Amino acid sequence: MDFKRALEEQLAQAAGRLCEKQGAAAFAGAVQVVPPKSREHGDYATNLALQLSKTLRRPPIEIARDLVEELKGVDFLEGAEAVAPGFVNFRLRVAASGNILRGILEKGAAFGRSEMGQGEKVMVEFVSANPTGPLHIGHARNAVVGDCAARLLEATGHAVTREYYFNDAGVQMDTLGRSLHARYLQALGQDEPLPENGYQGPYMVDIAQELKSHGGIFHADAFLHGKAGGEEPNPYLHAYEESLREFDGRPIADLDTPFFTRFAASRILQTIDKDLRDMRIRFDVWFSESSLYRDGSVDRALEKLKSLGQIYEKDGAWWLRSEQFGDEKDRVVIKSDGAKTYVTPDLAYHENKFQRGFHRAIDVLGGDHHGYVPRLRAGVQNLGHNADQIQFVIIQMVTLLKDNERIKISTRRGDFLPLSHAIAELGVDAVRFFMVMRSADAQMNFDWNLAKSQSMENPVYYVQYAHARCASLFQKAAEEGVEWKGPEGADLGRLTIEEERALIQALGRYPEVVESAARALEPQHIANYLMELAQTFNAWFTRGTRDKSLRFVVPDDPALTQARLCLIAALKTVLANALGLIGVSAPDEM
RNA sequence: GCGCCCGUAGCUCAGUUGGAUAGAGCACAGGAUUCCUAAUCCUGGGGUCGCAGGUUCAAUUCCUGCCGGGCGCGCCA
Repeated sequence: MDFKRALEEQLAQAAGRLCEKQGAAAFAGAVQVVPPKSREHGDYATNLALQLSKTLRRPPIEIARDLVEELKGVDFLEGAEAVAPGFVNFRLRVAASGNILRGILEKGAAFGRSEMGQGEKVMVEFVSANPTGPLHIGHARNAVVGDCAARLLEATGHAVTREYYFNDAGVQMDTLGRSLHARYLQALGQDEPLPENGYQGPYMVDIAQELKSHGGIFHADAFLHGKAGGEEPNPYLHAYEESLREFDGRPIADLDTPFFTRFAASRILQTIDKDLRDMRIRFDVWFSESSLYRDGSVDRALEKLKSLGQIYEKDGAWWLRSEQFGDEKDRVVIKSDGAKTYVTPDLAYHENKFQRGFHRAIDVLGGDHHGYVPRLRAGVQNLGHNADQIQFVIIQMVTLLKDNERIKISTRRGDFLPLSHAIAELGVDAVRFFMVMRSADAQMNFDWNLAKSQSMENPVYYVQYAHARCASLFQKAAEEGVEWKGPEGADLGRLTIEEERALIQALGRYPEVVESAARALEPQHIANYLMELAQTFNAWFTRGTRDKSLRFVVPDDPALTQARLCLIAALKTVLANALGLIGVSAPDEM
């Protein structure tokens, strides 16, 4: 039973009666019932009297008292109290809070999941870093927040697809190919300089070494089978690599930049895929920009815009009518020299998303691309879709602090901290939790030394520790010969003390936390909730050190032990569910 | 010049759709372990929630203007 909703209904009816009695207009607003910040104010509270005071033209505290009178007969309430300036605080009957625990234990891993999304098809496109180098700590934030947003949507009844969009053509990739070419010649002992703005990272030297091992002739089979096995191949990347077969058996000396570009991109994409898998992130689709040109998507999108009258010719170029949808000005899509601008394939890509049946497209973008949002939002509308079918999650910059130095991340200079290094040194759980605990739209500092040297103080361990403690309580109970019998016969009415009630109330709140986090696409709420829950639990746990009657396993009171074990089981379930929602493991011992 | 994001304790940051006394960690001072895991807990100091107006019964939260920091502005990608 959802007591919050039930209370809202009761209050709405009570408000109706009060308004009628006074001949006032019916209350039009929504009744708000919230768990108060302070536990002293009970399990739930409402501000209804404050809202009603205007229509009823009476002091809010009087109305609050009337509301208390109106709700006298509600069976699941232990008490209701009117307090200044006009809040009404409610306490649930103990039996009612017992029902919350039963509900959690019944649902288990499904507790907190909902059908809010009603199966809406949503695409979350994130990371989408071009394959010019391995992922670094800055990308990790995008990767984790994007993945957690996807997890939140999945948990709330959306049909989610994770997609990685990469640009494998254009100037950047050309530079990459020429950089590899230079490194290859250097590997052969030639004095070849890197091209201007070339990619200087050490990973390019490694890729050149691998190419050198082919002995002057490109062997497609050696290339395709030469990677570390274990995981099943990523079908999208595999297809991308297969395209290198066209160069099979050719002398590498005869090959030009396109070959080197594709070779480098293949290897780098493999690295990226591996790092993401290590981060527990798996993409459903890897989408190459160049495929949009090959399969005619770009031309079709332009045709559609033309037939809708959304592009026009001026000064020899074609312009998108984006200003009417809130963009700063109209944008060029075909330059006067006939080339497309960078927005063009992106329009085609988003059209493609909707063609594939997605109802909503979520783009997780780095803060340095935020200026791009208005034109993309406009472009989607130019293509005939609604503005609310595209949403953006903007990930602000991560500044890396290492040895008290701010490191400006640059893939081109090879001046960055690889994600793989962070995973190895700090662990996936810590990196994920750290990246998801802050609001994505504020810049953050990533203090490497702190994260490493004081990793034990990282909040992720605090939360995991709480989960491990729950597990160990069951072990302890077993050692003392207590067998937990589950919630059926348990007398949950024994859970009467304030700490127990507080914990139950916090647990019952979880589904709403998930829904609001999913709605806002803000996974940091889950991390904050976890820390609060762990704190509430740890504080109580320690009190058992002093006062044995506050322990969970109370040998001379089997009924109380059974009831408290139900509470612990529910807590463990919620901790595990919430940790799972942000992709962090829930260990049984630490 | 224009646009977007941020500004909360010494530091790093939380703060659900506006609500009651603004929170946590680190740092600082002190205390708790015959322990159901001390990777823990308790106590204390520390705040004009950038500034000024406005809306509201009520503003850290919404609106406007200013100040400070970051990012972005192209027929570049």
